[in-house]
Order: sequence, then C-alpha cells, then structure tokens
Amino acid sequence: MKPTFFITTAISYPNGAPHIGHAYEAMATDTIARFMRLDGHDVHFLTGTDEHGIKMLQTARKEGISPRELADRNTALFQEMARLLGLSNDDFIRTTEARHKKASQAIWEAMKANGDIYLDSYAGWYSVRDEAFYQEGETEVRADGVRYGPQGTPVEWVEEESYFFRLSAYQDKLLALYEDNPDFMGPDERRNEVLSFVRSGLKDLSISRTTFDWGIPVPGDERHVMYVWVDALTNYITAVGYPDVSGETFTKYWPAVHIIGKDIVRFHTVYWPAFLMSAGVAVPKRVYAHGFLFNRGEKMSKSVGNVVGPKELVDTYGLDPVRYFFLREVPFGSDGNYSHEAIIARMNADLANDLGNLAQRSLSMIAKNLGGVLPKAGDISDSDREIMAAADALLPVCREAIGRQQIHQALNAIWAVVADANRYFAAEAPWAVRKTDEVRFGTILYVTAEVLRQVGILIQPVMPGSAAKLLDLLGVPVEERGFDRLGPNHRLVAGGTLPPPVGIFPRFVEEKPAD
RNA sequence: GGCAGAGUAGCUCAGGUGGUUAGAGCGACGGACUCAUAACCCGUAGGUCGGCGGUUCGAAUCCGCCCUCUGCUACCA
Repeated sequence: MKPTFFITTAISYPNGAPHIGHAYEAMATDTIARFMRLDGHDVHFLTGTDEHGIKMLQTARKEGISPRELADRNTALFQEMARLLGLSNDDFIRTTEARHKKASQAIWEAMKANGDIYLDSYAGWYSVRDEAFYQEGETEVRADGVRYGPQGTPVEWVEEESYFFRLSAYQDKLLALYEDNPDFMGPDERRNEVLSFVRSGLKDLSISRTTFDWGIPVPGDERHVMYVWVDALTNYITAVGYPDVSGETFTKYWPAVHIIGKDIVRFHTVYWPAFLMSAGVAVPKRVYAHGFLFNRGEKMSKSVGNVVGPKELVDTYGLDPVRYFFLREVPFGSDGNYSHEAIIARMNADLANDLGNLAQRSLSMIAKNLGGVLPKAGDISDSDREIMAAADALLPVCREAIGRQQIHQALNAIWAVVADANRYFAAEAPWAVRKTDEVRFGTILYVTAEVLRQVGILIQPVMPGSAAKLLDLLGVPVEERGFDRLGPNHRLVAGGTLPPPVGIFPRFVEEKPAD
C-alpha cells in the first residue's frame, strides 16, 4: 500500500474575490501535493471556503442579497481560481455544507463531553470590523463622540452570553506537544512567537455568538452559533469524514499538513490542536506558515491601486511562468515581492534562456541532423557521467526540501543542474563535433536529452503543463513520468523518433507602446 | 518596555561549529561562439560582511554596547 499524505490550504473567506495571496498559497500547496503524488504517495489535497460569520452577513446586507447568495457567488470565484491555477485538489470544502455542520457539531459535543465547554458571558468593547474585544483602556472617545479601538475602528459595548472553551487547561499539553514535536510548526521564527505566547498564559476562548445566526448552531442551544474558529478549523477533519474516525478516509489521511498564511498561525498551532486534544482526535502533523506578497514593496490595497488579480497575472504571463515565479522567487515562509520586471526577469532568464533554449537547441539538432531519432550513447566520458550524476542526485535533495516545504530550494537545486547542463553543452560543442565524430555527437545529445528528461520529471509539480510538453518532446511515455523513473535505472531509450521540437517557454517580449 | 529575527557586491539573497584571495543569481561592462528562443559559454564587479569596543595568533563568523528594520507581546496613558 502506498504511503498517504494529506495536505490542506487554509479555507478562504469569500466575502470578496480571490487575490494573489489566495493564489499563492494554493499554488504552493498544489505543488507539494503534486510532488508527493509523483513520489509515490496516496495524496489527499483539500482546499475550500469558510462561508460563515458576521462579515459575510454584513457584506451580503450591503449588497442587498442573502449571505447564502453571497457565499454561492463568491465561492464560485474561488473554484474558478482553482481551475485557473490548475489545482489538483481532491476536494473543495464549503463550511455551509451538511457534512460540515455534522462534523462541527460532533467536535463540539466531543469537547463538551470532555468538560471543556461551559456557558458564561462576555462583556466588553467590541469592534465588529476587527472582530475583537478590547479593554476599556485601549479605546478612546474621539471628537466625533464615537469610541474607537486601538486599530482605529469603532467599538461598541457588547455584553453577551457565550460558550467558552477551556483553553487555559491546555497550556502544558500544548507546550509538551511543541517540545516533543519540533517539526509541529514552521518556519522557526513562528515557533518562537507561539511558544512565548503560550508560555505567557492562555485564557479561555469564547466560541459562540448569539448576535447573529449565520453559522452552525450550537447543539442543544440553538440561540448560539459557533464562533468562527471552531467552525472554520474543523473543515480539515470534515473533509476526511469526521466524526467517522474509524472510516476509511479518516484513518487513511488524518493527520494533515496545513499550509497557512502567517497571520493565522496562532489559530492553527494553539487553538486547533487544543480543540483536537479535547475531542480526542490526533493533532496535525505539521503547520507551515508562508509569508505575504507585496507588489513593489507595497502591501496590496485598493486605495493604492496596486491590486493585481490572479487572473490578470495568468493572462499576462501564462500559468506556468506565474507558478514558477512565485515559488522560485519567494523563499517559502518569507514575505516576498513581485513586479512586472521581476516576473519577466525570471521567466526569460530561467525558463526561456536556460531551460527552454537548452531543450530547443538540443532537440532541434536531433531533428535536423538525425532525422528526429534519439541517438544512442557511445562511450561515456567523464563530463557525461558528471552531468548525469548531477541530475541523478536531484531527487533526494528535492525530497528533503519539499519535506520542509522549501519549494524554492528544490527549484534552486534543479536550476543549478540546468545551468550545469548548459555549460556541459557549450563545452562539448556538439555543433562542431558533428563534423568530425558522429558517435560522440550522438552521445552528447543523448546525455543532454537524458538530463532534460529528469529535469522535466522533476518540474512537473511546479509547471505541470510545460513539463508535460517537454516530456512529450523527449518521447517519454505518460506512464513513465513518476519519480520512480528518476535516476540511472530508467534512462531514455534510444532509437525512438521524437516529435518535431516546439518552443516550451517563450520569451516575454515587452510590447512597445504604440505611440 | 520585553522577547525573537534581520542588517553581506547596484538589486535579491547564500554563507558563517572563528583560519588561505567573502560567494550565487540578476543587472552592467568586456570577450568568445554561432547549434539555439539576439539565447548559451568565458571573464570583469575592487563590497569598512549596520556602527563602536572586546576576546583571540587570527572574526563577517564568539562576547558587550549602540543604531536601523521586521514580527510577536506587554504596559503606560
């Protein structure tokens, strides 16, 4: 039986259209999912939308539609984005689905049965916009007579009955979890922050609301709906069949690796494992937080006018270059910058010039001089051996990198081999050798094609479409593109006729302003 | 205020259990080649490795202080 692997994105809040941050997380998670599949795992890749909560209600009201209509409309946009980005998700969960209501109520009951949920009341200055309570001292009454919170948003006095989760009881258990599982979360900077937060003491958590009803009813007390995080986080186990913990899907896939943004680290590394421990469910395998993306160093905002949608990027540069750019340029876990210039630089230098051109020059040589028949290798020289060994050595390096979500490092390693292959090709100068030594000529082209084969297989997770194109040109059968075909044991078979070469990665040529 | 991380070539960053001429990519400049997507290949970049002081035969790498930036967190009011 194959080893299994369950990976998730955070579910998106669809009170607006998807932006580049959503796309980034989705592309990265998809890449890891694809990598693991190619590496022989039975993968379950989950993404979806978090459709409840007061903000959805407010946005809907503003637009004069029901929250349900808003959710349907905007979730469709997220599903469209998933198609646009070529996501290979196995499931798309919506928190408004029946299965999720069932799972959320079940985890609630389980936490309650464990004595961790109690009824109390919460009073304080509440900011609807921040979704947070503040101490009176944190607020101020301004000249307009309105009281504002520390984020500059209006606050109102709210006193409401609420169910609480006994988070305070989990401090030691959480610390033990972090201690015993150093890989529970990453990157390391986040770990320190979470540790100090938990060490400083945990307060019980308000987990229900009575002031609105767009949510999952609390079982046994339908005046309340579950507050955002119980509802939202539970999606991960809903999708594998919770509460049927002995069901096939659940036993097979849970626990998951969660890929999230750095803004929701606490919910995933503190609240979520506490909920799960309370409910008697295994905690996640790992939580990894990526950074934010900035357009030319500026945070994207509608007022600055630098909001770029995923669709515009894909339309402008093409899907694979966009995926490649973000995953290669931004160390996964750090914040990153993007700009038109940076994207073009990457796609032209790495894709068109380095990889695309290497494929083009070698394959067209085979087409023009050898009638498109893949030559067989003659005597293998040291330089041949060296470059093939470099390609053969990539899988363990990439595996290690992807295992720690360091997608950029895997790409780095692959492109180092591409650069080596270009040096190899230039040093061997097949265009000159052709005139004097047919056998050596064929050998150089064979070796180059073999390196391209391995590169093609390895870049499938990041650029599925382009990789397929490259492997097609090399005559690699579709069923021989898994990672089990990497390395020296499944070299290209000589003698086959290759299709006429076509460009894989076109250069991005700036359109001259027509003035 | 506390804690954590960061400050290295024009740009983006590697590195750093202390030890020959501090690295890569991009950009720029020069050269070579002409198979190829005006691509590829070779060479050049003379950077106080944030600042000051210390330890040491020797520090970018260890210690102390300071400055700047970022994150988390607290508090004053």
